[in-house]
Amino acid sequence: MSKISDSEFLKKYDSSSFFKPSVSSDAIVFTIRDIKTDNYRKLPEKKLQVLLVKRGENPFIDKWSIPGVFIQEKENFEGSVKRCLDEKANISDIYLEQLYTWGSPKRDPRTRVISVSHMGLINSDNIDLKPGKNVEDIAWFTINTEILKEEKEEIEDGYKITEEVCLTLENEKTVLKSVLNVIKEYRRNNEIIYTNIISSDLAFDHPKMLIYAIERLKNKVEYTTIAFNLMPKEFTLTKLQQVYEILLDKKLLKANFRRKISEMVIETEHYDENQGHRPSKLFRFNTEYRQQYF
Amino acid sequence: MSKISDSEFLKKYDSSSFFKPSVSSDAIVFTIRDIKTDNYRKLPEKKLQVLLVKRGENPFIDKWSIPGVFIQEKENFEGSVKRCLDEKANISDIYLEQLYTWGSPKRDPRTRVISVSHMGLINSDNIDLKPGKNVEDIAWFTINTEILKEEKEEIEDGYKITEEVCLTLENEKTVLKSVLNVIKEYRRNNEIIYTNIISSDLAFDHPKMLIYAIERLKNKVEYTTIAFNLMPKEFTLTKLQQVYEILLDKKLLKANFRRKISEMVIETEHYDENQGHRPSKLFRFNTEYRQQYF
DNA sequence: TCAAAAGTGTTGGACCTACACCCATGT
DNA sequence: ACATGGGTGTAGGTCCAACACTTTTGA
Repeated sequence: MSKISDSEFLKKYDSSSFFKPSVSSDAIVFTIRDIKTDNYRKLPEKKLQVLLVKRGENPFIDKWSIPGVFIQEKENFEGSVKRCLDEKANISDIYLEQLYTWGSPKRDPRTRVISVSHMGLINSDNIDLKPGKNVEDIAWFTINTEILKEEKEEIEDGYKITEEVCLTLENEKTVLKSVLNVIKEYRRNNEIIYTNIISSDLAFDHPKMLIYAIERLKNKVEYTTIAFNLMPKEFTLTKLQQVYEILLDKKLLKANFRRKISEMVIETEHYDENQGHRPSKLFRFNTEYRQQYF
Repeated sequence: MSKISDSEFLKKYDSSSFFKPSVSSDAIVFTIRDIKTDNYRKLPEKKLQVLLVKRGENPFIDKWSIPGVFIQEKENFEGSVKRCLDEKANISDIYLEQLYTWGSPKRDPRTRVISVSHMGLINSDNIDLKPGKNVEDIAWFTINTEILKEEKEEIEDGYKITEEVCLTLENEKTVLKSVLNVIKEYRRNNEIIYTNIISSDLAFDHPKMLIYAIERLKNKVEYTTIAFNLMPKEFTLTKLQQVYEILLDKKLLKANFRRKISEMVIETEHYDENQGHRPSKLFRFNTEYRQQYF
């Protein structure tokens, strides 16, 4: 076989004879929002929420789902997620990072679709949701996960944990439940997770994607500063602490928390007043802050 | 517009009218190998290495590259990377994780190709490399990165670091050099990295993918146990320390290192003898070990 | 007046860093 | 004999968890 140059090769190259899947770009957008206030003195309770859209087209018409779009010919992923959020939810300028690419052959009933999922974080205080293209409705849903069953088993080179997880997404109008089987295998401490959907009120394999994204978010809070993307420009330290407490899923001690994040924030001259108690200083993120590893 | 059922919709659905890219699955396989031994008493010097294949087909024929394959119709990503390593390098049973999906429109001269890159880690002591399908040659290359220039600049909400990085991949026969421009933007401490290839001896945008993978590997060593995937079943603590030193890029103190990893390993009854000094105990990974966060 | 949150100080213990020292081996 | 790595002990400092306490506000 004689070698040919690339330009010669490319002239004759016909990609249509090879298999090509459709590729979509999905945005899993989280926020932390007030749920209720009992008492004029008390701080409102906050919860982790996710943005869902009600599909206005087949398949899964009328089902709630993570917003996503098919990638276009001349668009990179950053462009496509931004377009997705702009078209479907009228949201722009938010923190976005690529999460994971889902490629199991039968995840979409239409045809082979590979989905590149992204995580978005936003402070939703001043966000007005507007349903966009092919979207019947759009809303924030409070996230609750509950482990129904848990089982540990020894395997070669490690152990295996099988969990039955119930993911509940709800707001004032709607409750969506999904039950998943999550199998976490640890061989030499390498985590491999297999997820099966037992039942789901969501479209496609979106419960899997959601569970994965929630896990990643909670994990990254521990060693990065992503949580600040959920805050407004200026915030009180107690509100920041509430956000950390929700994501880390545990109570923190005020004095210790403040020492820990002290380098990451800068005091402003503003105060949050008229709250039925002593006004609290507002802080902003210290843009000079640099992550310290080891 | 009247609603129709999914089964009705799917009967008529024709995916061919939508844009579809090609999708490939790439494997960036790292190992740590002995480079040289000066002295019968001294431990051999070790280096981080990566597996490259010399392309046997257009485009970039005769260029070294990261092994990759196009995804097939009924194959998920795990399957495709494994097939890639099996077909191209005759390697199986290694640690693999999905890294990042590359989708910029012009990254492949043939057609729009989206690449899902994976990181593989292996102990190469008993690995025989054999060039496979469409591969002219296969080899391990020592990785060296050098920062030629570095510049810090203040920007809105943070700062920006511009680096000129030289990535050198070499073995006894070949030296491959790539120069990249790496722009790291930190807004609210969110890292966004833009990379441009200035010059490259590798195929496609593979220097970018490599730089990204190296960064991720070095980062994950700090808070996970992935480094153990680079070790054989049984190893001495000094060899483990060497691996950590290479990945963390700094010298560690023996006594402290041993205390730190003491929970992760279990003593065996075997010894590494005939080394010109006191024999060292061999250890293996403690499969009962559980990562402790915070 | 007082409930609620804002905000700060202290103390004991765990862990980390740096260094020092002895041990065992093969040539 | 001795160079080389194997292997362990300790002192000082830093950091963190837990708790206690004072301050300030608005209804």
